Amino acid sequence: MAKSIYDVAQETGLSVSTVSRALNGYSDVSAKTRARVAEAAERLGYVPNTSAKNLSSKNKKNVALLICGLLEEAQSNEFMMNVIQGAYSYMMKHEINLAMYSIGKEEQEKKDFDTFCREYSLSGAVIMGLRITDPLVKTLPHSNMPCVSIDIQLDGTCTSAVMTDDRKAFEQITQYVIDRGHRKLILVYGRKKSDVSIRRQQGYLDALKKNGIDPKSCKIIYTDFMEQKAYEGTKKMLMEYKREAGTAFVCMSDLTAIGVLRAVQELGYESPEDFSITGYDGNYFMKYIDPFITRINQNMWQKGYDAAKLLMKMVNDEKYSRIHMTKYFLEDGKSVKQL
Amino acid sequence: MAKSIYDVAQETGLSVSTVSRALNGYSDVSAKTRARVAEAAERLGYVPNTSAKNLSSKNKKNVALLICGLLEEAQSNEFMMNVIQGAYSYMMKHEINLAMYSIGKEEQEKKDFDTFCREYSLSGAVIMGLRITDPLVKTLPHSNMPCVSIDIQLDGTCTSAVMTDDRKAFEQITQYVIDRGHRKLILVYGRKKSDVSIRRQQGYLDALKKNGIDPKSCKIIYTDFMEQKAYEGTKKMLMEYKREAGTAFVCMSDLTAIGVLRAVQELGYESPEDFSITGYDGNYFMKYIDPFITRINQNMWQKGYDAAKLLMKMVNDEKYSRIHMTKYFLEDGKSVKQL
DNA sequence: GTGAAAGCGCTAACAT
DNA sequence: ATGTTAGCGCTTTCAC
Repeated sequence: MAKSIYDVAQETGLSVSTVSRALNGYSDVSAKTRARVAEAAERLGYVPNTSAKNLSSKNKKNVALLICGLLEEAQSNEFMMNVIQGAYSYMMKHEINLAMYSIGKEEQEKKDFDTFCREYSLSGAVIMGLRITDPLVKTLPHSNMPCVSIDIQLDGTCTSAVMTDDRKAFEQITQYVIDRGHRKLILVYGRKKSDVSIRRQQGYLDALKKNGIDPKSCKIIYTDFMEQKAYEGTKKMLMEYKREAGTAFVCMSDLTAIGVLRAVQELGYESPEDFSITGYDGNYFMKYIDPFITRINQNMWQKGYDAAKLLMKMVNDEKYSRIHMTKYFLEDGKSVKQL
Repeated sequence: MAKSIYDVAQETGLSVSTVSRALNGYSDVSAKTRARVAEAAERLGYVPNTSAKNLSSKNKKNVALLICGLLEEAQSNEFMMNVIQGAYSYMMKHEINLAMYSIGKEEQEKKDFDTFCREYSLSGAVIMGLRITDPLVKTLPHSNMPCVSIDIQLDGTCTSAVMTDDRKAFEQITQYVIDRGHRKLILVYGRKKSDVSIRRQQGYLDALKKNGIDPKSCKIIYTDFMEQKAYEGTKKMLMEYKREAGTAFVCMSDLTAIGVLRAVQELGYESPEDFSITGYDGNYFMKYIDPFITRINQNMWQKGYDAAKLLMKMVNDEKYSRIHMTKYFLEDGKSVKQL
């Protein structure tokens, strides 16, 4: 049967409050009592009721991971899972229980972040999958609950963000390509007005500039971060310009890199022999693609980990707002030829 | 500020209990009152506190998705994510809130399923990622809380399972290969003692038997469901037997199919020209592999959906125990040659 | 059809 | 160092 704290009190002959204090590690409990309580609780198989705890306590420390757009976009699954694993790794290490909730657009419209936290007795949350167009983005700045968003920057006094320094990262990979003798590049762009695309392009331009390459001499293919558009764009470009198109495709995502590769191969070329290709993201399955495509790995796992860490800092120490850049890394592959 | 049911009562001039009944759709509330309460609640931005609800109510209907082994085995991520999405799809459609919790081995040892449910005020859960060696497997049969496990069959009066009919599925894909003229097959086995491997092999043998093929004339490569072992095994076999090894590799997973393909190609052969290959699972990224490998798609999304549906049936209607076989399907690819 | 009041299991003053 | 007591926000008898 269900054992409550009352049963433990009975068993030990102590009062409920003493048992509570003993169980929660308060200092004003004698070692002997603490041990006795622990023993009895263990023996009885007592487990505290989370709801009751939440209800009575003001400084609850429940935290959650909110997933927006869970049911949309199948291709971002791997990202989400990596973030989830990273976040859990931190929380488990620190013995913090992390709940996960999916929150759709309709739900976001009905309640703001504070309300959501109140509903689930949360003292803060990591939010992932949030898009700039989501209703939550509007209410979050006025929130009073600690919140860490992944890959999106929000206003607010206690809303932090964990992101990638896309500009620097993209400059680095562009420089990597240039270092190998390429000067006629083809930028495979992401979604046209997306923030990350713009930041990555800036990095791209930074690299060109530093190396005295005229951006006008380099072509651009616009995509939606996915494979198909990159495939079509590349095919069209190569059919028109052949080798004159450039020597290296610098892509804003791993998926577009795959699209480029497929187009290149279908037209009878080889990579990296005829065209070099670089990716961006860190999708796991890319290791099954031959050649392994050199890329920036955004390190989503680490983002989850960093976000969890940051959240706990905000929950425990102080409410503050900051932007954290997670370390990315360049993965060396076989897809860039030394000219 | 945080609005409680008390505020709504004040606002409407009604009592707390009436408001509660109105909000929860009880029949003994006049339509007028109900509307008045709804309006006030909406206007005040009232959101019920989940913890308080759980604490006071006996027939709570919280359900959760428990994830075992979340931090292990990176390759099963995609499966998990698909199950998650499927389960959420059902729950959202029926406006049921689904929480997710990760539960590691240590936690499983500390508390049994019933205790876990009590701790989180759950009235049932879907469990995924559970291995036959996990501590939970021992305690689950004695549980009194509805539980649906994915891909693993448990004893118990209210523990159901959602699985794939591996035997039939594997027979089907084997038959598919045989139908295209192959009679000298190579079975690429999964983990040696795993249940699913055994079931799939049975299906394989069923097909051989029905077609009068002597199993002894067909070779086997043992793996761990992953790429590397399949790659090595295939390479060794092809170097020794060349084309005499067989004409088609029938694999127990998509990843092993990739390993086989890589070995085949590295030795200067082509698929499906020289060797046919089939997969099993339904990993999304396989669509980036050329040729697209014909396979059984386990339909993990559907498993999640079915599990959620089954759980709600168990929670609402009656406690019972059953095994549900989710529909799989054969995905036609380009990797099997007509001989 | 509605209200009063007793809890659900726990924490947190406040006493002692 | 331990006990007493008053809630946390809600549901649910039981009256009326």
